Amino acid sequence: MTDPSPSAAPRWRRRKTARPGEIVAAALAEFADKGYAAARLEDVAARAGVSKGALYRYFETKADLFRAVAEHVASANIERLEAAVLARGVRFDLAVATILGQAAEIAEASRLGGVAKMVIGESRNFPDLARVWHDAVAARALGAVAELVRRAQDRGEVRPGDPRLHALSIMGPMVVGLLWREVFTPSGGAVLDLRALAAQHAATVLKGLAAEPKETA
Amino acid sequence: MTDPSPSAAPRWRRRKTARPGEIVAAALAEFADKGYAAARLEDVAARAGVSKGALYRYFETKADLFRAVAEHVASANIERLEAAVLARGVRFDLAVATILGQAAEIAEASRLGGVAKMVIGESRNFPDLARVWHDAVAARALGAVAELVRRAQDRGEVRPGDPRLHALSIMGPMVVGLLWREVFTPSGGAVLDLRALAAQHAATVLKGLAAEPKETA
Amino acid sequence: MTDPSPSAAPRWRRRKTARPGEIVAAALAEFADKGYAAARLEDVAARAGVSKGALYRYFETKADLFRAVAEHVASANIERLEAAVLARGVRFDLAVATILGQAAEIAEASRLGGVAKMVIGESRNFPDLARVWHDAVAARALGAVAELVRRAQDRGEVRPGDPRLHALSIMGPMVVGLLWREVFTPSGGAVLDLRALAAQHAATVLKGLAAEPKETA
Amino acid sequence: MTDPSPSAAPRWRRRKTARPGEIVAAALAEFADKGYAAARLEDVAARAGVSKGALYRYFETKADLFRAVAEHVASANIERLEAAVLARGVRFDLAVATILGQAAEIAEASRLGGVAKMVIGESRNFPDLARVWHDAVAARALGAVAELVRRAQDRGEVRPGDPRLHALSIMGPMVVGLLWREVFTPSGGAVLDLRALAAQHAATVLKGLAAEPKETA
DNA sequence: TATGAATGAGAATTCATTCAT
DNA sequence: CATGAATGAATTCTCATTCAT
Repeated sequence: MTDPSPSAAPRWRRRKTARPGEIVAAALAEFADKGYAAARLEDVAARAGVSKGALYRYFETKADLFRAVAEHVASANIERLEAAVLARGVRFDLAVATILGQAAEIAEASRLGGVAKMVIGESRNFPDLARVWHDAVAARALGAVAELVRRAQDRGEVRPGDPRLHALSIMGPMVVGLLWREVFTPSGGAVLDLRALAAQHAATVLKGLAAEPKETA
Repeated sequence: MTDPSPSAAPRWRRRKTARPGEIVAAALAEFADKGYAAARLEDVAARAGVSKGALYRYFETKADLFRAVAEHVASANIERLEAAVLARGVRFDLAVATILGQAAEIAEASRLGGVAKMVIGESRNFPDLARVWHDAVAARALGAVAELVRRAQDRGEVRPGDPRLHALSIMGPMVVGLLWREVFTPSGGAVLDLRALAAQHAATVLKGLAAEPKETA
Repeated sequence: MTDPSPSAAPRWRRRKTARPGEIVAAALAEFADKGYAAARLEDVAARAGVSKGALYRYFETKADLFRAVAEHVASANIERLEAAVLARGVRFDLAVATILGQAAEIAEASRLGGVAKMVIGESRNFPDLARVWHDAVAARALGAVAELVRRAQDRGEVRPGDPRLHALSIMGPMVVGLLWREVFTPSGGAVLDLRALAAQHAATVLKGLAAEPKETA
Repeated sequence: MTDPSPSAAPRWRRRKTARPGEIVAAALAEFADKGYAAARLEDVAARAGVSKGALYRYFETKADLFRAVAEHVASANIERLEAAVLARGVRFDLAVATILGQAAEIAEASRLGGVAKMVIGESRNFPDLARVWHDAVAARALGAVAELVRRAQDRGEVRPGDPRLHALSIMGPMVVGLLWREVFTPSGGAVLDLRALAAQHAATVLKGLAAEPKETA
């Protein structure tokens, strides 16, 4: 009880600026791990190194914290993908190969998969969050790739067809790979080499989408 | 209150044998809707037209019921897909087109998407269940398609490459489409025409996988 | 743990009909004692001899239970007072003496004082409850006495003046006495003899309200 | 962040000496509004224009602040009433009329009603406070009026009877009116004209208490 | 055997109080 | 000395599970 040592660690430290980020990071880990409902705020707090009560200084409710996490991750990884996709003057085949490779990287480096998993699982309970992820992540990424396809079609490099569906042909396997790693591999399921998938699928889909060389001839 | 009349209508009349199936169906609907944690057994019971206590005659715990649901759906739809895939003598291009079309149908007719969503969301909390879905659904379906690819490769119809990854190129976009409809469309997200996706993607991926023309020459 | 004795008391007993009343009684005691906010539902449950959870089968929230208590007490004691007041043909002075005596009795026999105390304290937090008590208890009782006054005025037995205010002259001291006993006496304040107050005040107020015998003369 | 300028405006400028009073006033408003338990110290601080921590410089605990409020109001209004009551040589009927009129005024001008409400509601949880209000307000005011009655009885102007109970006959209706305005009127209950009540009740009770005419003869 | 009342462990949330800054 | 971030005990409410009827 009595601690005369002057160097004793203070019971807590005030870190108003740093805290929200630390809490979101801790919550991300917990939510991705256990899912929304099974995650205990007490564990989030412990992981963030704060008390339960401190959470409520920054986030009004558990649902709010969940939203903050999902939105944080949504915005964190989408922009560079979009930028890469829309850089003008890039050749279609190079762009696609780059995007798929980058997706593989992101999947391995970030918690995108974990959050995607949790957004999928809770989409009915958090329709607003599903909407945010639709607008800020899924539809946006898909739209960017579709735009890339459309331009290539204009240049006669890609076969006709709905650009959005073509974009799904391009991105779909990577998304499934991302989820596979998240869902099946941790419980002993098959391991998936996302970079190999990116490379092999890029070759396949680029060949599949290429305009007929001399169809008219 | 007491009704001594021997011809009084019985308080219940359901055939005992039908019960488990009705309960699983009701639970499927609840779980797919709310997720595992948010689903209330009381609501499952009400939806099944059964008392809360009766649930426990057929399933020991909520987790057991969840497992039963996931396993039921896992086995329900996989077999005909597998059969179609492995029927000998079928041409590769026809088989792929059929499989993708069938996947679109299944997605629209069954609750497969809802259950997939729920399995994805709870994979960390139910590793055994993730394993079952891996073995009975994901790896099995993927393996069947990969086997198809392998045979086509043997016949020189398909380019070299890891058959498993080729299978992901084939199936990936359909899976993503399935989840998209489940996750985003209900909350106002873009609508996806799975049949159109199946058709367009089949054309793309078949062209992309086809062996080089010269090879045959 | 193992209790082979067949006469062992069951862990609980199902008493659907009796329970709500028992719970309301227990809650009345707790609320009157501690006030709304300081009353713990756990204590209410313990006093009622049930578990915390059982409370929620009958009352959705703590506030609901509070309302049920207040309404129960409101309706329990008001009717016989009103009946006594409005019985036709009763002489004004007898009626007033009876009412005041009865008020003293009710105050001593019922928990009316405790509930009144709690309604007063929580009127801002439960405006609907204040309205119920206004309509069902205060305004109703006051109105009944005012009606009595009005009839007596019509017969020329009572001086002119707002019957409602006359009713306050009649009832006010008893209400204050009721609260006094509830608020001050338990913590060592002066003891108040409500029956003596009823008797002495009846004499005073009846004399005060009596019409001038021969003013015109 | 750091502002080295020596002429920078101080972050606070309130005179230290005014603080306790401002805090008590703010707390009075909050407690009277929400009741003891529902009042948040954070809101009290905000209303007083002070930080939460500053509260603790002046009051050790929430309960202490509550006591300070109740005692402050207790002493604020009682003295002039008492003075008016005990001024020698005043005629009984004039004194009573004055007191009742003054009570009506006080009720309208001060927060006495709000505090009374709050003392009533918390009397069980703060027995010491109930005692203070008993001693400093209720018993003292009642005693003063009783003393007035006693003197008038000595002069033969008032009928015999317990002076304390007579005092209740005099003051009771005003107290009830005070509470009525506090409890029922804000939530849509009937409006009460306290001045009219004071006037009409004064007439009634004075007539009721007057010694028998023959007695003087 | 079916029912649903009762249980009780568990989790979110609140807020008086403390104390680093 | 003032501030308000942080603490953590306390309380309401939920719901899977049990078991008297």
